[in-house]
Formats: sequence, structure tokens, C-alpha cells
Amino acid sequence: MEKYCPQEIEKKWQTQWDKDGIYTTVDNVPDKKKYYVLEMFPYPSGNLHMGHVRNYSIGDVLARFKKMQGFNVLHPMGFDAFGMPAENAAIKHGVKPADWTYDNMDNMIRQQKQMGLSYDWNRLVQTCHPDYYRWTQYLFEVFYKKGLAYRKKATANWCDSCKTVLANEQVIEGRCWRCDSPVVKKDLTQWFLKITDYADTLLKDLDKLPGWPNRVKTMQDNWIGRSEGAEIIFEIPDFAEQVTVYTTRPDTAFGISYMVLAAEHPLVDKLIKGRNDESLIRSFIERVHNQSELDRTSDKSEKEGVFTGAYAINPFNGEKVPIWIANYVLFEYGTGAVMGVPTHDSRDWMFAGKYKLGKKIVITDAENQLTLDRMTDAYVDDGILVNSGEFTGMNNRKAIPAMIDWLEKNGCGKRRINYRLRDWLISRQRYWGAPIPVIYCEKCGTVLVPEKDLPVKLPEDVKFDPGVVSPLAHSEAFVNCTCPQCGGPAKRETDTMDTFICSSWYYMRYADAKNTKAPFDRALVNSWLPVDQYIGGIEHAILHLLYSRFFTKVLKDAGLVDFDEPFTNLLTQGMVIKDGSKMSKSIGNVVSPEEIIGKYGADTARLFILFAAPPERDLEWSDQGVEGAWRFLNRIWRIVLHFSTEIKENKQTDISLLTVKEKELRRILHVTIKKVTEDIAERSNFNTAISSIMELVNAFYAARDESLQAGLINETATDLLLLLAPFSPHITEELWQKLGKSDSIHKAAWPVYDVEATIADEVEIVVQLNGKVREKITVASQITADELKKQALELPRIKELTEGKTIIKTICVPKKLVNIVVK
RNA sequence: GCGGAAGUGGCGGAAUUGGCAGACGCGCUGGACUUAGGAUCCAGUUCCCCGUGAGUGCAGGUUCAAGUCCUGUCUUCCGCACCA
Repeated sequence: MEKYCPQEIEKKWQTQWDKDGIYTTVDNVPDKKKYYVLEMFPYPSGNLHMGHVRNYSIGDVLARFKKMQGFNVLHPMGFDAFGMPAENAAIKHGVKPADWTYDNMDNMIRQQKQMGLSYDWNRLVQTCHPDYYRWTQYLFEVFYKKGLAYRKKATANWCDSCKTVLANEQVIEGRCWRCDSPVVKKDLTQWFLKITDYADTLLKDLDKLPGWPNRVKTMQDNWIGRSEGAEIIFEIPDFAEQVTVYTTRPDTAFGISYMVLAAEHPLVDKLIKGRNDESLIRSFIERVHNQSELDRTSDKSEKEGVFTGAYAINPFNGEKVPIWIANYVLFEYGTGAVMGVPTHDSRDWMFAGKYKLGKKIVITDAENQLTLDRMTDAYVDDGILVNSGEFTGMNNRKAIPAMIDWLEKNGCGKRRINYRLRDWLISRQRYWGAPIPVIYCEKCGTVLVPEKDLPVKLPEDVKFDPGVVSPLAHSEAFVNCTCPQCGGPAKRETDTMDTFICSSWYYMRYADAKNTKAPFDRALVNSWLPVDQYIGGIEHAILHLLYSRFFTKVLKDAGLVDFDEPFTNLLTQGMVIKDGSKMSKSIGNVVSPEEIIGKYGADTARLFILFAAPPERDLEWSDQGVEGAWRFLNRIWRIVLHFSTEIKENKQTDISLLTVKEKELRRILHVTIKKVTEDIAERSNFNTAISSIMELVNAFYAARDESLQAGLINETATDLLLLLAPFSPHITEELWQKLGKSDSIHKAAWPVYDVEATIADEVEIVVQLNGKVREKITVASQITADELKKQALELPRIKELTEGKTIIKTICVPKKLVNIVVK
């Protein structure tokens, strides 16, 4: 018998499929429902790693399965090709970022093709190509025209290693998401996208995503961080000024004993000017302002403050309270000013304790009369208001709206909803990104580059020496231009866009990847989107997935698309682990996909990675597990070729002639079809789908000496190959052709199970005594409950065990068990 | 601190609706074939004191019946965290 040699057959079929164009997708096929399956496109680092292999294998199974089920499937691939590694390579090795990137993409495409993935390569998207970033720039202008892109001077997160600023989402525990170095603050004028305008919609519409993991939705919910509360205005009579605080606990307002401003608060300057301790206060402010994100958010960072000397008036009771400045108040959140209620807020308790500020109880538990000397921390629970003027005696939950009403009536405050989410900082001081299409003219100010002049192309005469400004600033030819409005001399914006912008709309471009007139045709994008199944790593739970949702909503409001959520179903795959930790070069536990594919073939690699764990869970790499997958494919190869003579007769099963054993094999076949279909379609549990195919193969082996009917052999082998085709596309195609089947197996229809065939004539029933298994009997599957009971009670062993005992009741579960309860 | 997910053999994992815990694979043991086997095929493999035994992190509860439901608790992983 010919040996299974994946190295030969995989290459052969990849070439053949490519030649026949079997994965080319046609738009709008009548009487076929669309199905859009998408894996997150990779950064072109140069080589695929196992995480990619896992990601693409999952997507490919779904794409092939849906195609066999008769859907018109869109399954594209592309590259998130802008980004710093290309530029760093340029600095280090003197290669052009474009050359480095395109070489890497070529290599990765070669590796992807080696995997036998069913992509329509005609729709390849590369975000660094001018034909793509032209439309990224165009979409920036859409945002700008809608007032959703603006420039402001702000304190930004700066990564000194990457030499660029970062968005809040890209700072992980005070460190850079990409290189892990500490983030420092820097005051810069930067471009922002107004994602905060969509905070509420982004939050509410999470409810429209039942196909997303709760984990991801919760993370986005936390990130948006909606809170309901009130603004309270305090008068500062000595300065004829006002200061507004934000609080979620207006019910504690009668307990205010001080208030605090953030160091950056604009009022600070006025309050401290001319005081004899002004310089001391200023040095404190300076220190707080320069505290890094890392220091400020570390758990044990001490609360520090300084008194401004000024006082504000609590509008509720007219009390004069001191105004402090402290490091724990963030300027970016709320109003940058808070009220201090030591008795009912733990932070305030600590701060007031340290600086000997007054404490007054305004909420008490009805039973345990609180007293200050018995308190060791703030009382933050619900209770009854005391010392609170006209609100005394009220339940604090009810007091909240009542007190806000009072504020509104008296003009000293109002209801307010606040979000933790901040606007998206998109400027990057780097070369290898899409240039922001803006021109600064002395006369006309900020002017968009006219659409006809897009793309603003990256210059090539650049030195890659990143600093506080982009390398683009050093290219005179790039910077100097004429104003599109007045024709006078002007300068270009030299920052490029965050690459997360490029990846926020690429999934739409696939619908119409070659359009030169628009980012995409409206009808086409609406016909393919939203993505039916999106697959990628959990690390994008907030970043890419939040930005993409934001983009989709803005483009909908701009009339460019008709849908308001980009991804209907989301599957977050687990990591690939080896020896207990994530594969990484520094640990030295990396297994190279190319090596595995070279040794065993893509079919084995795919099969193992899908079999070893369900997709959401982390997957422990096992060389022995790969051997197991390899053995299984060889087992299939042998059993199918063993029966090649019978299969080539191409007969149908004659059901009327089936023996008991044949009937059982056919039953297992149809149960397997049912199971595999449901596991893929309803649960994305490929591991159990594969294990049931293995069971079928085991049954096929067990029956191989039974001189089986040729029709049944043909049916079993054919369906077996069809069921395995999405997982291991090459071996199934090879065997399909060897057996003389016509056309490609990947154009064949998915098998449908025969309900009749899945029903067994006889079933084994468990007989329990007080819930414990004591005996088993085989009975006709259609047996009545009464007859089953009778037979169970007549079993010798059951008779023996129930001897002299009273039967209280008997429970019958059809086709499963009988439980006899005795005393 | 807040929020989320998960704890099952030697290992990866299965049990989808409360109904035989451990499917399938790995590993291990034995057998067959063989000059040979690290190939292949077949069988066995939760544990133990080996029986009316115990067993799904732990302690209770509901039920004829619990990995699955309820209460409490521990551990691990992940996210957010001075957000007022």
C-alpha cells in the first residue's frame, strides 16, 4: 500500500486549488446566504507562530464547513502592516521599513499557503500600501468633518523606548503595551478622536452582542466606566470664584469637611498666587504633575496634599471648608475636583486622618449608632441620614435623587453621568504609519488635504531618528507645501496615525478590496457585513475591539454603512502554552510551525491544535500529542485505501440488506455526522468533533473483517472524508481523488444525517438501587416503562438485593436508567 | 477592593437538558505479527483496604439521582483599580 506522504500531496493540492481558484469568492450569489468568517489579521513580524496557526485553523474549519453547507463564504486575509518594528529594523539594520515589511509579508503568505488555508487571496489587504492608507486618511477626514477629530495640548502618555505617545488603552499598568517600558508624562499638542461622544452607545450596545463572550463585554463595560452622580458647585467668596466637584455620593454632602483640587486644576494658580508659601505649594504641584503613571497607580502610593489657604462654601449647609491640593485627585476625570467626606469614603478617611481634617457622621446604621471614636474606617454602606438638615432621617439611597433635585432647584449643581473612558490619542511621532492628512497654514489655520490629493504619501528621503517629533519633520520636501485653500506657503502635519486606526476598518475593506473610488462600495459592504464570526486573541478585548466598534458606529452615522456593530459573534482563542508558559523567544520554548509542518504536514499540525483543547482555553503544546494526530491520519489513510476496491464501485447502501453489525456501524456513522455538525455549528468545539470522528474510525476498523456490504463501505468512507475535510483538507482531497470521486472534496456538500439510522434497536439500561448502579440490561429501545420496570425487578441480582426490603418507588428514564428506591 | 473565568485520573481533556463520571487522545502495561520494532493491529489502564468501598478543590444542603442546582468557603488565572 502506498504510504501517506504529506510533503508531496500538500504541495500538490495547494497548487491545484490555486490554479482552479476554488477559494475565490464571488459577491452576491443569488440563493446563497452569506457567511463572513474572519481571523484577526497579523502584524508582519516575519514568521507565523503557533498562535497564528491556531487562529487560522479555527477560522478555516468554520469557513470550509459553512461553504460545504451551502453558504457563500467570505474568508479573507491581510496584514496590519504599519508599526514600529519595521522602523526599528530600519534604524538597526539600515533596511527600508517598506522593504522589511513587504519581505515579511511575502514570507508569511508563503507560510499561510503552506497551511492550506481557504483564503480568497484576491482580497488581500495590506494597511501600509498607499491604496489602503489613502482610505484610512479619507476616513480620518470623515471624522474631522463630523467634529470627531480634534487637536489639543494635553498631558500624554509617552513611551521613551518607543519614542512616541500612547493612547490610554495602550498603557498596561503604567507600562507600554508593546515594549513594557514605564510610561512617562509629556505635555504635547496631539490629535484625538472623540470616542467619548460614543461612550454611552458603546456601553449600551454591548447588550446587542449575545454572540460575544461575557468576559470581553465586562472588560469593555469596566473600561468605559459609566457612573451616575452629581456636580456640586462651591462658591469661593474670597476670590469671587466657583469650583465644581463631581460625586456619586451627594447624599454625604453634609459631611464635607474639605475639598480637593487636582494639581493641574486651572483654579490652583489663582488661589495660591502671592501667598508666602507659594513656592512650597508650587514645588508640590510640580512633583505631583511629574509623578509617572506607574508611581501614581501603584497600590501603596501615599496620599499627599497641601492646603491652598482658600475656603469654599458648602451650598447645602453654608459651611466654610478648606481647599486642598492632593496627588490622588485626577485632573482628567470628572471635574478634576472632589469633595472630602472622611466619614463615608475610605480615601478621605485616610487623608483627613493624616492632615487632621474634621470628621462628621452624616449616615448611620439604624441599629449600630455610629460614633467617631468607635470608627476605624469610613462607613461606606447604606443607612439613614443624620446631621443633614432637611434630609435628616431619609434613607440615603432615596436621599440621592432628592438632594440632586435640591441642587438643581437652587442652581448650585445638577445630575451628571461620568465616564472613565477618555478620548483616543491617535498621533504617533513615528515614520511608519499613515500620515495625518492635515496642513497648517498661517492664514487659514488647520486645513484638510483635499480628497483628490490623497494619499499623502510617506516620503522616502528620511532618516529614522525618532525623537519628540516624527522623522517626517526632517523631510523638507514633505513638510513644506502650499495651502490648498489660499495657495500660500504651509506646513504638513508630521505625525502619523496610531496603527489601531488602520485595523479599525480593514474588515470592511475586504468586502471591496480593490476599490479605487472609495474605501468600499456601500452595497457591497452592507451585503457582506457584519462579520458573522470573528476569531482572535483576548488581548484585544478592549483595544482593537473597542476601536472597531467605535469606527463602525461613526461610519454608520456618516452614512457609509448600514450596520452599527462590526462583529456578530466573537471567539477569543486561548494562548498556546509550552511547559506551563506562553511560547516566547526569551524563555526558549518556541515550537516553529514551519518545522512541524515540514515534519508531519499541515494536516497533522491543524488536527492536533484543534484536538488538544477547546478554542477558548489555553492549549498545552505536546510533541506526543502531535504524534497522536499523525497516527490518526495514517489510520484513516490505511483504512480508506484498504477498502478502495469496494469504494470505487461507488454503490449506495442497501438498507434492507444490513446485518446487525452493519446496522450498528451505520448508526455510529450517522450519530457522528450529527455530533460533528452540531459541535462545529453550535458550539465551536472542534476537539469533541474530532474525537467523535476518531470513534467512527475505531468502529470502522473493528468492523473491517465483517465482509461489509460495498455500499455501506462507500457510504462510511465518503462521509468520513467529508467530515474530516474542514480539519485536514489535503489528505481528504487526496483520498477523495484516489477513490475516483469527482471534483474537489471542498466543493462537495456537507453530509446530512438520517435520523432513522441514528436510533438503535436495543439499548443498554442501567439498573440502580437507591441511586447506585447494580446491574445493566439490554432491552428493545421502544420498550414501555412498565415493561422495563418489570424486567429490571426480575433480574436475579436485583431480586437478591431487594430481598426482604420494601420498594418505595421506581423511576424510569427512557433509554437511560431505572432507579429502584428501597427501604 | 471591584468584576470575570476556572478547579475532574499520571497528562491534555469529555460528560450539551440533573440520569452509568473519566468519551477521545497522550502515556503506561500486556498480547498478536515479526529476524527485529520506537511500525502496525488487538486488549487493559480513576483510586483503594477489591466491595453492598471511595471518588469531580473543601464543608454543608436540595433530590430517587448532583461534576451539573443552592449556601458557605479555599485556591489559581485574567481584567480594572486613589475614577471621587
